[in-house]
Amino acid sequence: MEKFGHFPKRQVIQGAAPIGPKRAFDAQHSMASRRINSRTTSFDVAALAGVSQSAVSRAFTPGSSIAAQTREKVIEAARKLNYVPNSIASSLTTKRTNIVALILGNLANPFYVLALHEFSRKLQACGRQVLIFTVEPGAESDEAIMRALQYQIDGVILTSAQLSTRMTAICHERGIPIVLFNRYIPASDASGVRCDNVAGGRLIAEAFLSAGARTFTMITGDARGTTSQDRVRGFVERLIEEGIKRTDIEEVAGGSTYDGAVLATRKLFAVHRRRADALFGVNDIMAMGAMDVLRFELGLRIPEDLMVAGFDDIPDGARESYKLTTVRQPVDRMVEETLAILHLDDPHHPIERGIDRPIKGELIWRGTIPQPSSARKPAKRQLGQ
Amino acid sequence: MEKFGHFPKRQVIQGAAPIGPKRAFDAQHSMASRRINSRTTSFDVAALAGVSQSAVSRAFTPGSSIAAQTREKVIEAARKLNYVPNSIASSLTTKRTNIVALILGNLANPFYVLALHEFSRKLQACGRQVLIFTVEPGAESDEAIMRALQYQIDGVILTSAQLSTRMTAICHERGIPIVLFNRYIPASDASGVRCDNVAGGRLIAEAFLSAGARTFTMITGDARGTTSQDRVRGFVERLIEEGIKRTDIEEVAGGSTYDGAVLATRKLFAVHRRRADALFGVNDIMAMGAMDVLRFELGLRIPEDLMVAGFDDIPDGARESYKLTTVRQPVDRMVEETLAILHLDDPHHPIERGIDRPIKGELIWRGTIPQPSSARKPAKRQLGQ
DNA sequence: TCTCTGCGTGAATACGCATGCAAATAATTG
DNA sequence: CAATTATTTGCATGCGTATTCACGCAGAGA
Repeated sequence: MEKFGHFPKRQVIQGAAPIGPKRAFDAQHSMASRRINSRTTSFDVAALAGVSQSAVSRAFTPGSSIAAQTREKVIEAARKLNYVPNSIASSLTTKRTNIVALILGNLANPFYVLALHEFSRKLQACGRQVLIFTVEPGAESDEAIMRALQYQIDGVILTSAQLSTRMTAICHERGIPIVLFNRYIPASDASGVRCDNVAGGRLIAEAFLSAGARTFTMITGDARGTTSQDRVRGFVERLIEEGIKRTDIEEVAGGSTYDGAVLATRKLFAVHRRRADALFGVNDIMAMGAMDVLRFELGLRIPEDLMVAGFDDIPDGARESYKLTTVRQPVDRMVEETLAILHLDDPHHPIERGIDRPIKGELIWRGTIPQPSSARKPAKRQLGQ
Repeated sequence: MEKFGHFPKRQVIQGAAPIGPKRAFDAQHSMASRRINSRTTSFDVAALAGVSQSAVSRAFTPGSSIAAQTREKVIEAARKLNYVPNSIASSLTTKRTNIVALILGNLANPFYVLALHEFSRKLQACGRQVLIFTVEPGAESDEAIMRALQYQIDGVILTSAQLSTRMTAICHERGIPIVLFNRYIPASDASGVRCDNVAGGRLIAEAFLSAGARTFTMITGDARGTTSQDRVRGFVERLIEEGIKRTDIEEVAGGSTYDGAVLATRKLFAVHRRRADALFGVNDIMAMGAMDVLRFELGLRIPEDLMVAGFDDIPDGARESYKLTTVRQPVDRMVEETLAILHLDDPHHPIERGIDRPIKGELIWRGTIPQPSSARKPAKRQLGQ
C-alpha cells in the first residue's frame, strides 16, 4: 500500500482585493474555503462572528472564559458554516485525543461483542471515541498497540490477546495507561479487570455436586491465559474438597472456540468413549459447541444423560436451544472498573500498575443442570433491544 | 464532563550548557523528553541521527526523496528512542487521518459483527484504522456522523442506522465519502452496497416451493429499511408467479431481533393458531428465534411440520442446533465493494453519489428445508479460527 | 575542464486549535 | 465618583509533522 499521495497546493488567487497585513490571515482562509475538500476553520467562523479565533475556540471549550453572548454569536456563525471543531488539531495542543484503543482478539466469542458494545456505549457517553484493532486470536498485540500509540490514544484496553512486557513498558513510559480486560498477567506491571474466575469455577462445581454429579469433564480454553486456568482451578479445587478423585475429572483443550469445543467433545466422548456425569465448558461458546455434539452426534439428553455448564452468560446461551446454566460475568461492572483504572478524566493521575481487580460472578441457573428445590426463575440477558 | 485540564508547561532547565541559537530547538526538545508523558519527537530523532527533522519525516514516508543510508541512520536512531511518528500531527498537514468511521446500529445481530470483523481486517491490512460508533438500533446516526467529522475521518461506513439527507449533504460538502452497508436509500445521494435482496427472497421462495410448500408466513424486519422490504418483495413475487394466493402468505413484524421474532412467532402460531407449511425469517437471527419458539414452545418439528429459512448465513445458524437453510450474504465481497466506493487510496477521486451496488447471494441448503435430490453438501462458515 | 541534470538535504513554514499573557472592559465597592 | 476587582478579549505562540524551496554536490555529457 502506498502511503504517499498528491496533495494539492492551495491556490493563491491573484486578483484578490488588496488587503492589509492584519487581514492576511482571514483572506487566506476564506480563499481556501472555496476549494473542494477544504474545511472551514475557526478563523472562518471568527470572521463571520466578528470575533477573534481565540473566541471561537473558547466558545467550543466548556468552562473557558467567555461571555454567554459572545459564545452565542460564535455558535450561530458556526451553525451557518456547518463548522465543527477539528479534534485532530485540537489534540495537537491539548495532548489528549479522547480516543481509546480497544484491541479485540476474538470476535467469534459473543462475550467480547458484549464487551465491545458496552465499552463503546460508555465511552461515547463521556465524549470519547473507540478505535478498534482486531488481532488474530492468540497473536501478539504488539503491532496493534504500536499503531494505537501513533494515534496518541489516551488509553488502551486489551481483550484476549497476548501482551508483552516490553509493550507494557513502552506504554507506561509514554504515560499511556493500558488495562487488560477479562485476563490478568501475574506479577506484571499491566493492570487488569476480570471476573473472579476461581470463585466462578467453584460455583459451577457446587452446582454440579448439588445435582449429584460424581464424574466430570472439562473443555478448557487458552492455556496461556489465566482465565481458563483459574476457572479450571476453582472447579477442580471444589470437587477435590468434596472427595472427588482427580482421575474422575478429565480435561481436553477446546481452544476457546465453538469449533474447538466440537472437536474436543468428539475426542472425549466419541473416540475415547468417556463416561461422565457432567461437562464444564470453560466458556459459554465452548459449552454450546459441546452441547451440540452431545445432543446431535451422540444422542445424549441434557441434563438427563449429562449435565453441562458454561461460563460468561452470553445471550446465545440463554435461548431455548441451549438454556445453558452458567456463571454470569458482570460485563457492565467489569467495563466500569476498566474505565476507572484508565483515569481518562485525569491525565495527571499516575498510571495504575499491576492492579488485578477480580469481580464476583453469579451463577445463573437454567436448564442444563437439574436445579435444586431452592430455585429461582431463570434469568435472561439481552444485548440491544 | 469537563473538557479542560491543566497541562503543565515545559520546564526550561536553566543550568544547561550554553548553546547557539541554532541548537535552541534541539535543546528544547531533549529537555522535554525528560518529562513524564512527553513524547519523543522527530526532532529528538533528528538530533540523535545527526540530520534535520525533514530527514526524519522523509525516512518514515515511503517514496520520498532520501538516501537509503540516511534512512537507515534515522530508523536506527528512532529505534533507540522508541520513536513512532505522531499520526495526529501528520494528519494536520496531510489532511488524511487514515481513519474510517464505522457506524454500527445492531451488534446483537452477528451479521454485523461479521461485517465489523471484515472491515477491520481489510482496513488494518491497508494501514487504516477503524473508529467505531454504536448507535441504538433504529436511531438517527446524525450525532455519530458529526462526531466522526470532528475527527476528520477519511470516510464513513454506515450499517443499520438511519441516514438523513442533510448528513449526506454535509459529508459530501466536505469531501467525505459515505457508504451504506447492507442497505440503500432509493433516490438518494448516498451510495450503498447490499445483497441483491429481491433475488435472495426469490431463492428462498424457490426452495420452499421445491419442497412442496403452499402456505407461507414471514417474519419481517425494519419496515423503514429497504433490506427487509426487498427480501419480502422477492419472496412474495416468486410465490405469486407460482400461483400462490396472497392470502396464503402472512407476515408479522419481528423488529430484526431474536426477541422480536420470538414474540412475532408466538403471535402468529400460538395466538392466531396460524397453519402454514413454511416460515421465512427475513434474517437468520429472527429465523432462529422463530425456530426456538416453534420447537420448544409449540413442539413442532422442523422441517417435518414446518420448514424455515433465514437470510444472511451467520455462523450461529450453521450449527447443529439450527442447521438453518438460508441465503448467504457474501460479506467479503460486500466489504470489498464498500471500500472500493470509498476510494481511500485516492483522496481526489470525486465522491461516488447515489450508487446502489447489489451483490448476488447464494442459497445455502441445510436442514430446515427438505432438500431436493440434486443436493450438495451443507456449507459452513466460520468467523475467526 | 565546464555546464547540465538530478538527487539529497536543511531551513522555513503551514496545518487548525488552545492557551498564557496583557490589555480592555464591566462590575463592585468604599 | 474613584479605586479596585472580576470578567472578557485579542495577540502571539506552540503543538509535531509534511512539504516547498533553494542550495550543494556528484556524475553525465560536451
